[in-house]
Amino acid sequence: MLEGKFEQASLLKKVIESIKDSVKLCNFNCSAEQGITVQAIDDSRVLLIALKMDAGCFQEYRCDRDLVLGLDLESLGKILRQGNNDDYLTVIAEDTPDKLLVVFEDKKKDRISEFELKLMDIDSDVLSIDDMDNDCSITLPSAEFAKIARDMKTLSESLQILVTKDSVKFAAEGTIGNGSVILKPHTDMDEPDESIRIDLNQPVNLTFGAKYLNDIVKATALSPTVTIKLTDKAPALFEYRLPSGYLRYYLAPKFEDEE
Amino acid sequence: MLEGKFEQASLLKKVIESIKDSVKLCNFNCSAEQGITVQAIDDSRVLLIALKMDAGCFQEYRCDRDLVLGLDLESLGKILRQGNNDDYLTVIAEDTPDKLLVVFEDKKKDRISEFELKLMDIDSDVLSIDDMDNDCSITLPSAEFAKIARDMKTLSESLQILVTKDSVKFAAEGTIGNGSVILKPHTDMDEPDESIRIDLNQPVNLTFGAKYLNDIVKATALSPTVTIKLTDKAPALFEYRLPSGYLRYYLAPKFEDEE
DNA sequence: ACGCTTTGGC
DNA sequence: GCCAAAGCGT
Repeated sequence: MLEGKFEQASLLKKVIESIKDSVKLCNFNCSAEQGITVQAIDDSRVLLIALKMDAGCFQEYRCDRDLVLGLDLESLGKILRQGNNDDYLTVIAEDTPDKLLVVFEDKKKDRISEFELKLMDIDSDVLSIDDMDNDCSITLPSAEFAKIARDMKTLSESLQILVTKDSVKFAAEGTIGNGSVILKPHTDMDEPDESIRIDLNQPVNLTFGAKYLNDIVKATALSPTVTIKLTDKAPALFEYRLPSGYLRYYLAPKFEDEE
Repeated sequence: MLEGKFEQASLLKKVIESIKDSVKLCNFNCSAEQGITVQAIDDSRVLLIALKMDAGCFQEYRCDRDLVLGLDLESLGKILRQGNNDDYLTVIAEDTPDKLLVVFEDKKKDRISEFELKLMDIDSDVLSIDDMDNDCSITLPSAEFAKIARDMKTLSESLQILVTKDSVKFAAEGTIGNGSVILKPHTDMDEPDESIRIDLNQPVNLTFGAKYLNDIVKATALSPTVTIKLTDKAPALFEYRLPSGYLRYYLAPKFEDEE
């Protein structure tokens, strides 16, 4: 059987909130060694989501044999919203499960809430993703990236990201006008998460669909920083680190003729 | 060229937020002596808005020759929302401009956001408004007036304002019931902005469209107090003072047969 | 376009 | 913890 206990219900809640607008149904793969992993492609088949929650995400984690749990994220989200953020949260499944058991326990009060979520059979191909070398890597406060993505979407459906050795520029061109935000790297000793870091092998100039970036930044609450890895003409990686694991988004850039 | 730098982006942001729901397009008149002035009539041609931002509103102000900037306030609002309230904000236009450049600079970080907003040709007549004598003038906390305007709108489409020497009464009559708020003048030494002051030459009894009053009180954030000048059978003036300048609304009263 | 809900700032 | 502003949904 699977039994995973989160110290804070909020962790799983935020994870599901981060991806449920992109993906309706997906398989959670559970194993003893890997913890829980998910790979899913959004309904328009443009955005690939890779989640990894290692055993370290859990206060207790046990998985007797590998399981695939087919979940409706909308339904799971409804259930997760019923717990309080700092409840204990335990997810339980039998070895040949037809349902997922979700249990909240209030840390102080004698309150236990239990939910059974029906599982589904979901087709999915698991792609192997090479951890290739990137032209550049940018780490910045996730909230700052989220604001840029949201703001620029008001101007255009496309967001261009240009990285040079000493700056990253986000630019949008739309009918009402053009806009750009330029960030320069800096190290904030007092608040390291506020730092902006650019590691560059080669300058890049890529354009992405603003809609997908807005889906991606829903993960902002999961981590104070986000790391963006870009390579010319290749899918970009946006990574939010979990206490132990990650939530990664892979997004293909737009090409010139479709911008 | 025009170059105006605000110490706080929030000032222009609040001004635009205050008027953009009433007026979609309007001309900003820029000159060396007058600073930036706007006169606009709301889309239903009932409410007249007069804005004056003197050079004193700016940290730096330069205007080589008179300019008229035709702006879409909705678009400008989108751009202004992208800055942080205490960013520096600089607006720049060439002498024969086809666009307005809007630049935010974070005071601490190395962040610069630039936007180009396309300008438009907008017809507009500038009316001359006599600064006539009024029957009475009332100054009260802007938040208090805003609450009255909002609350009374739930009762009726019309709000009656009755002023006598020692009180101002706001009254609404509607199908669910009638309501009134009576304020008496008082001077608050500790918090002068909380004072209520009535200067009266002659009692007045006027009725206004509640909808327009609700548009007017969107300017509440601009000033802790509002001054209302009323004259029988003449447009009322609602004035919010800026650091250096003002935002004024002129609203014609309803007449008996249309109430 | 308005109201409600969620998120961020004080 | 409370209040205000921004974003989302109807």
